[in-house]
Amino acid sequence: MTNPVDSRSGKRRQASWTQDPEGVRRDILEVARAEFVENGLSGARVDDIAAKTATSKRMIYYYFGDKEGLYRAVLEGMYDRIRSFERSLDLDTLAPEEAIRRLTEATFDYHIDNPDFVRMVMVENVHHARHLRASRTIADLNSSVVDVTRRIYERGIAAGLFRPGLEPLDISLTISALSIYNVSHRATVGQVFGYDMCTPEALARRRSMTVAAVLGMLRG
Amino acid sequence: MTNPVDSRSGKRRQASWTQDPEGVRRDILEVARAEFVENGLSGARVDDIAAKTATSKRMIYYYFGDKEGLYRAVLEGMYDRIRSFERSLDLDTLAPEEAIRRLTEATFDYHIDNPDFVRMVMVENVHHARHLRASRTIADLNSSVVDVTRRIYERGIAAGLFRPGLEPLDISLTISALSIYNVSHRATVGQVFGYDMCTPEALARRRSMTVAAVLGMLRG
DNA sequence: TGATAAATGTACTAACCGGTTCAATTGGTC
DNA sequence: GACCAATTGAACCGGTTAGTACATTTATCA
Repeated sequence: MTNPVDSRSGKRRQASWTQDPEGVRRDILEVARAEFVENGLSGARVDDIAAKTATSKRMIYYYFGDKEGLYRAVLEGMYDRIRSFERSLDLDTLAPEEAIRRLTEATFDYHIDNPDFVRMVMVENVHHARHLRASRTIADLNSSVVDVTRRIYERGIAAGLFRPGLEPLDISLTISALSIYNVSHRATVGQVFGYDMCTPEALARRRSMTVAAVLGMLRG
Repeated sequence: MTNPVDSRSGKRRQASWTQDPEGVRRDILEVARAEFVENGLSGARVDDIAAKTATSKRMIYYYFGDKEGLYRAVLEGMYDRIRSFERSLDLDTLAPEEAIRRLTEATFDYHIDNPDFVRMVMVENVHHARHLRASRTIADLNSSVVDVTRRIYERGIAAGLFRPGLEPLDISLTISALSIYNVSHRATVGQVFGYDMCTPEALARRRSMTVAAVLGMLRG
């Protein structure tokens, strides 16, 4: 981390500093993530981000061009993370029903553990995914989860456990919907129903219900 | 609708106008809804809203106090609407499984038909439901759907069709999650998977899958 | 060691934007 | 028809905010 400002003696222009491009970049990205997640794109303030950084606003524009460039970088980082999570899934050796259960639970837990990602996706949806579209990371591996799901599903059909005729992508999206909701709508549900979906007890209940819903849908 | 501005002859101060408080209010609310839904709270511009109105910015502040007051009014209006939708449900005469099917389909369709509501709820969740909390309309009937769900569920248990032990609220939330997702995440899903969840065919598929998931969960 | 490129800090600005001031006009009421 | 409250218009303002100009320091490498 750079140490650019001599906290005492306002007179001294600045203490000497060591260059650390990667550190500065990371620092900015971490702060920016928190701010965008909390305030959205238009709600976040570049000056606030800069202030919470060990560096200055100048660096934000130096590395990321403009506010949207910074936002895009944060967004890409988050999608990179979930992609690597998806790649880490190894369910081909499990029985179909058990594999679906594990996939569902892992997805469910991932969203609970990464509320920042969920909120960022919400923000991006408000913007009609405009920045995702403008990002490089789209064409890349976009659907490893769908492949995982497809393989499990097909094994399940072959074993006579699942009914045929469903789209693997739709199955994935059902799991996603039920997992994301707990985080994305926690606030309004909490307010309207006086119910916190994210207490350990509520989560345990909702997790098993989610598995039941997905399996129930597959069994038809 | 007021007709405040004489489009020709910039010299003329203003043509005469007739008072229409309710009309002006409605006009502002409609424009504001579109703007907030499209740009979020911080993204929306009061000047833009005013420009698209038949009246002036002055009226916004006259009737709604400030930008957040206007936002709150829009939000409340939308919750009023969905509450009346919920009240219109009359499912107590149907067999439990058919009632759940109808409830699920009606909820599903409501969200498809009211994307503005879905987007507004998203925006409000980004703000941690702060404005919903600050609103009057909270303490009112907050859970008529949950009551509907509870009655169906209990009848289903009594008939030996549904497994016991579930929370009616959780059932409602499952239906809600699967219904909202199609609209709320349409953009990112479309971008990441190249899949539009809202084509008629996709919707038909997802609708029946949603019913299957909910019924599957209830049957256990 | 000296030249060049990369990285960083400071101070500034121009536009934007939520909100206000001041005054005028309307419509009901006695 | 005169008075008063409700309603509306036009111009304006001060703080905020994204973005920049310019100078300076650090690292690289021949």
